[in-house]
Amino acid sequence: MAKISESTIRRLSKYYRSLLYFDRNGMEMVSSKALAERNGVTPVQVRKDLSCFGHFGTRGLGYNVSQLRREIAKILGLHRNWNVAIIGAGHIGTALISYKEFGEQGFHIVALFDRNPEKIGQIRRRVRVYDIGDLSKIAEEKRIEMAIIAVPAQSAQAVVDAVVTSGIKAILNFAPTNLSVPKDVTLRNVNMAVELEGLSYALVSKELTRS
Amino acid sequence: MAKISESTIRRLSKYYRSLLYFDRNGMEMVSSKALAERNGVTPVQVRKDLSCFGHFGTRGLGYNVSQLRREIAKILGLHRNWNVAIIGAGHIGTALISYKEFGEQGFHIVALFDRNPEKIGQIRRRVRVYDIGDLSKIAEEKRIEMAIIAVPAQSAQAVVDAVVTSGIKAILNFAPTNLSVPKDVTLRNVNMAVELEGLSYALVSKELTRS
DNA sequence: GTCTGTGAAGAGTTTCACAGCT
DNA sequence: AGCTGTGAAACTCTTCACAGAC
Repeated sequence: MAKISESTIRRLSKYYRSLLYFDRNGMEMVSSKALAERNGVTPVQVRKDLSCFGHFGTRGLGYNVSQLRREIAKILGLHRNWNVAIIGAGHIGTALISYKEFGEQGFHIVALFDRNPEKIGQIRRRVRVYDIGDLSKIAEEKRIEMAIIAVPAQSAQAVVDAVVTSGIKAILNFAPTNLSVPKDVTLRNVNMAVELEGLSYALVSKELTRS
Repeated sequence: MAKISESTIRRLSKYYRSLLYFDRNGMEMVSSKALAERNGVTPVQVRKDLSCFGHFGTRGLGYNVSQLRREIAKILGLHRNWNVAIIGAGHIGTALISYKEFGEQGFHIVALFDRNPEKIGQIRRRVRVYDIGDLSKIAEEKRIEMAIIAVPAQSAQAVVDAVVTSGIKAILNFAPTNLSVPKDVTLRNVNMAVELEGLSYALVSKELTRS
């Protein structure tokens, strides 16, 4: 099978969300055109993306909504549950516990970690805060397979090293800094400052072109 | 000037952050190689990115740290302050108020908006919650130029329409859904569920190739 | 020798055009 | 007719190779 690009996977996630919506609304079949419109891409993009993984449609008719939903779930690993740890019991880390979309897609936040002794042992929205030093032990006990890093930039690399040592192979980083991980570990970054700066660039560059 | 890609702008934001760090550590000159290593890209990528906007370096010596930092700040619009509104006073919206990186880069959260009457009038971390119905009025009064959408997916399009009506031209969307805006409005999306699903895909596809 | 800046080549991604099934 | 699936073309982005400045 050819190499799949990250953009394809990103789009599959979005198609998946659309299919959940179509399914809830009782739609039975859906065309690449309808999926495309709902996601701001072209129909051929949708078909190309899906064709990386098989032949899911019927010519002349389109795709069966609930069947395609299940296929994409299997591709993305959403047919099962995942135990996730959040490292950093600050504002962002705590807010993410109650992010509904996570739970609905089978991502269960089973532990929070922090190094602040005052926070350790507390319960935040039903989740216990553990000592970051106990990460390896708890990760094994609770079969944690993913970690979300929500600590300040300056401590992020140390934290990510501890996560890697604990055997976790998938990391979502919210700290605004570049992190290095061994290549058998998958790292994704969400950098909110970068996004806002992209907006300010758009605003100032529009001003320039207008004058 | 040639069209600048979004990836170039993203990387510029990251270089900017590295330059802040180098500057604080008293470094005077920096090479494209050093900037590249800190950001996980190649030196030639750094030079290409910078060359879109001018000749900032000196051959044989590299770039002057504080001068390049100022140049990038000007390009990205970080030489001035921006007033930002957060729409949705839920967990995520509230957590973002105290995200340090925003304030440090000149993004000031000046208002929260919600439609829940119980929340309206409250103060959350020094920021007042306003009625979403008063968006246009407050946006003008407080000269708000950017909005962060932190509401559930099903209300996001209605909210974004109100934001557009109020004259705001830059929107950062945290709701896990595709939004449409007129083309003079810049929209960026942060979809945390998509990122986590990318991780689960990586984990399941690794398992498959191993077996 | 060191390091920047850049046209040209290469790699990767998206779109086009159309064959093929219902 | 309507819609999927796909090789080929077009386009975009990254890397190479090297000229030019210190």
